[in-house]
Amino acid sequence: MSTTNSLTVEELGSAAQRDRRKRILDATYELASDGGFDAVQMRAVADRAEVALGTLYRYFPSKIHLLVSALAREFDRNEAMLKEMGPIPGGTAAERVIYIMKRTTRGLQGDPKLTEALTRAFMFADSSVAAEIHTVGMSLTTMLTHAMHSGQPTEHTEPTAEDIAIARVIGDVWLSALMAWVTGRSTAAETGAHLETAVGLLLRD
Amino acid sequence: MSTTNSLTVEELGSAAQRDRRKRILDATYELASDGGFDAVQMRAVADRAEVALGTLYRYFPSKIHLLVSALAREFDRNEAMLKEMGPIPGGTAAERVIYIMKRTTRGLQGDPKLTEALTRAFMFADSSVAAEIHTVGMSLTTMLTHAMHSGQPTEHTEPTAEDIAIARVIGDVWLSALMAWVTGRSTAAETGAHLETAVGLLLRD
DNA sequence: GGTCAATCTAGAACGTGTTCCTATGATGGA
DNA sequence: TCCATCATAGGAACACGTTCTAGATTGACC
Repeated sequence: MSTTNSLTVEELGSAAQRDRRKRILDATYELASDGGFDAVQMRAVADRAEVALGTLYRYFPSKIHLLVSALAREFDRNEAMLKEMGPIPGGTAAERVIYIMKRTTRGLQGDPKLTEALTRAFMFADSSVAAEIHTVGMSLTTMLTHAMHSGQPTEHTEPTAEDIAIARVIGDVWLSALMAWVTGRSTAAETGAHLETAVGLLLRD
Repeated sequence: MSTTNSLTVEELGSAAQRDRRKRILDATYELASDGGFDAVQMRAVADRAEVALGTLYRYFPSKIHLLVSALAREFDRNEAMLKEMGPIPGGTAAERVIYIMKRTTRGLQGDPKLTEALTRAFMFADSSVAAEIHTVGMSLTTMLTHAMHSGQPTEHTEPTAEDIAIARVIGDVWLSALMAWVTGRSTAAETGAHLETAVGLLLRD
């Protein structure tokens, strides 16, 4: 269980295992991006990743785990990108938060099928996926509190309890709005407007 | 398509059809209450309701429709109960809203499996269930705006756009919190606390 | 009562997530 | 080098949502 590697933080395991894991997540990503939740069929993922079905299940114990893990990877990448971006534009916390949300939302809406697949999985997850879900939640909260203080004197202080509470509420609204959009119950414009209203209500400086 | 009936507003159809519909929803309710989402198996529902599988699908085109319809019926009943209850206790809008939310949440948490089944279905619904979802959403929004104004001079005026926006945000938070609770990712206490915080942030009179 | 259309029953059949089994490698220790 | 262990491939098998088919039943209208 350890030969010449342990380079990345990603996951433990041999290079071959890390490679399989990556191939599986890539295949998931492609299928989801192509045809959404329904197109991510376990046999299809296994085929495309060139692993056996049993191996796929050994790496990810369910379709939901698989998709939520893919989502977590996306969030990680998104977070890394944001870090490189420097200070977030906007004169008030509300403006900066809205900027970030719109940016992220636009990214998601640019790949609707993928977003549908990931959001669905997120919503359907049970406690066995709690760890992955928590990762995503923390990622989102961090992103939001960061936006609130970005470029401010308070930038490098810990977010207050109220900051975190507000971030969580915004996260909830965002998830609901995304859900409504993904399921075709509201348009992209409505989603954006609702989000903006919510941020306005919560962050009246 | 009309002999001696058309008594209730419930649904169109003969008495036998209304009866079947009720038996199906009752069976759904019982199975959900017993074993949650997974226990609501279409064959089991059909058996318990004493209808054929094909008939079940004729009444409800999918498991999700079935569960969301059951949820809508519960919300109707809840709304009727609230109407009979008279003015909602609490000196501020926030207090009244929290009162209502806690009351409803407590009701749901008293039957965790049922709540799990209904919430899951709600989250998994796509646009083909939009109508039912919209019903539930309106029901919730109405309940909340009503609570905000209950016993106030403004009681019988239309809720403002801001009222509705706030109600929607609270609804979003509630759904997320319920989701987290249902999937075992947070406790009942945490759910309540988060909700209370959110209401406090949104309704600082 | 007789007829027709709609509805219902019973159950087979199909698709996809999940589990399980066996044979075949890969790996690491003696 | 040889052995013990464990991961993988390949694919059958199973569970449950959904669809489909064939025949019985019902109810409206003559």
